[in-house]
Amino acid sequence: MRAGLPFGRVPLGQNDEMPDDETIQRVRNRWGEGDRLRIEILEGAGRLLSELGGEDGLTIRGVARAVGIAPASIYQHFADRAALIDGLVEYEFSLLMKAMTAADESLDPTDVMGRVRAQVHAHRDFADAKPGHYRLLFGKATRRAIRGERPVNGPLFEVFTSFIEAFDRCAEAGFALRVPSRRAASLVFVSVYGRAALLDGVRIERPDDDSLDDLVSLIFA
Amino acid sequence: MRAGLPFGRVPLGQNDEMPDDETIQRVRNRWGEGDRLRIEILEGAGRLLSELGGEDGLTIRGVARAVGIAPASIYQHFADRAALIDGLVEYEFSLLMKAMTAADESLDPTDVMGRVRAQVHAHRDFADAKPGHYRLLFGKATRRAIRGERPVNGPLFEVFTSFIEAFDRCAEAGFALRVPSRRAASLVFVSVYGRAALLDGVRIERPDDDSLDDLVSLIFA
DNA sequence: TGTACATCAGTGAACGCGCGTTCACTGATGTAC
DNA sequence: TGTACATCAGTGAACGCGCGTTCACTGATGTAC
Repeated sequence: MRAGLPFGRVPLGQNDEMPDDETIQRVRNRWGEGDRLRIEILEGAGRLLSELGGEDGLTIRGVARAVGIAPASIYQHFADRAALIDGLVEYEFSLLMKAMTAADESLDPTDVMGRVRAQVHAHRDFADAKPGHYRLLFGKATRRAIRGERPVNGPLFEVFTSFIEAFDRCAEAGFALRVPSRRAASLVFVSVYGRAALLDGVRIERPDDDSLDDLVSLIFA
Repeated sequence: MRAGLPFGRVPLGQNDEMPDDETIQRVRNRWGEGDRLRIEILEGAGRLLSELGGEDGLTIRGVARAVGIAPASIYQHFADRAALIDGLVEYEFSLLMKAMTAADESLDPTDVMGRVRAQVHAHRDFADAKPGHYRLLFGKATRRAIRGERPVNGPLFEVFTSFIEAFDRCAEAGFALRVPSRRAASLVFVSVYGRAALLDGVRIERPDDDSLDDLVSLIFA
C-alpha cells in the first residue's frame, strides 16, 4: 500500500507507431459508439482482477489506468465503484454460464453422465483460469442472494439449477444416486468452490487433479 | 470508503466509572507486562475481522481504535501491517487446532468413525463461528505453503494430516474407504472450505445442514 | 534511606500517498434550417 | 451549400479522506549505588 504499484502507464499492446515514451494515446470512440468504452472498462477490470486476485485491488483509478482513460471517464458508464463491480460480476457470470452450456451441449444429449462431468469440468476450468473472478462472482452472489431471501433467481441459482438438472437427468435415465440430486449438486458446487478458493493464486502443476471426478463417482451407486 | 466508518471511539465494555462521553481511558499495563498488549491487539484484530469479514478492513488504525490505543503503539509489537496479519493467522490457527484436537479426544479412542466426524464438525463449527478468520487462515496458508514448495509443514499441513490420520485409523479398523484416505481428507477439507466461503456472511438458518455428513458417508463403502 | 538513572508502556502530531468523486471544461461530430 | 447549435466522448484539476509509518516525546516504575 506504500510504494506506488507498477502501473503509471499501461501500454495497450496494439500500438505500432512508437509514441516515444510519453502518454500512449487512446483513440476515442466514434459518435454513437460511446458504449464501447463500457466493455473496455469491464475487460480492463477483469484483467486487473486476474492480476491482483481480489476485489480490494479493483479501484476506479486502477481500472482507469488499465484501460488508458481518465478516472472521471468511468463515471459516464458506472454510477460509482460499487456499480462498476456489480457490472463486472454480471458480465463474468454470463461468460461462465455460456461455458457451462457449451460444454453440456457439446455431447450427445443421451450421454447424461458425460454431461454431468462436462459441466463440472467447465465450471472447474473457469475457476482455474480466473480464480479471482470466480471468487468475486460467488462471494458476491451468495451473500446477496441469501441475504434477501432464498435464492430463487439470479445467476447463482441458474448455475446451481443447471447441476441439479444434470443429476436429475441421470436419475431418470436409470443411474442410481446415493444422495438426492439437490444434495449432489450442492456437494459438487461446494467442492469446486472450495478447490478454487484454496488453490487461488497457485499455479496448478499436476493436471491429474481429478478429485472432482472422484466425488462425482462417489455420488453414483 | 467514503463516509467514516462508525468507529470513532470504541467502548471497552468493562469500564464502570462513566468517563462522561469523552475518550474512554485504557489503563496501561504494568511494568514487565507490556506483552499483554500483543494479545489485546490480536483479539481486537480478531473482533474486527469478524465484523468486517475481510482482510482489507483490517487496518492498523482500525485495530488501534478497536483496542483503544494509539496507532503508533502497535509498532512495538508488530513490525508493520503484514506482520500484524501474520501474527493473527498464527494465533487463530492455534485455536482451530486446539478445537479439533479436543473434539478428537472427547470420544472413545476406538470410535474411529465418530472421531472422523467429530473433527470434521469441529472444523466446520470453527468456520461457521468465524468465517472471516477461517477464510483468512486458509487463503493465506495455502498460498504461502504451495508457493514455496509442497506444503510439508506449517499449520495447513497439520490440519490436513489430522484428517488423513483419522481416515487411516478407520481403514486400519476395517472400515473400507472408497477412495484413498489422502483423497478423502482432501474432499472433506475442500468441502468445509467451500461451504465456509460460500456461506460467509450468511446467517445459517437451517441447523440441519448435514451435507458434510453425507459426504463422509459417501466415502465409506 | 535517598537519589540519579535506565527502562518500560504508550502517545500526539505530522508526513506523503492513493483513493472516490465532482465539476467545469474541450474538441469532435452530428443535426436543423 | 453554409452555419448555428446540440450532442457526444472524454478530460484535468481539485476536494477531502483514511491510510501506513515515523519521530521525538511523556510519565510511570523499576534498579544501582
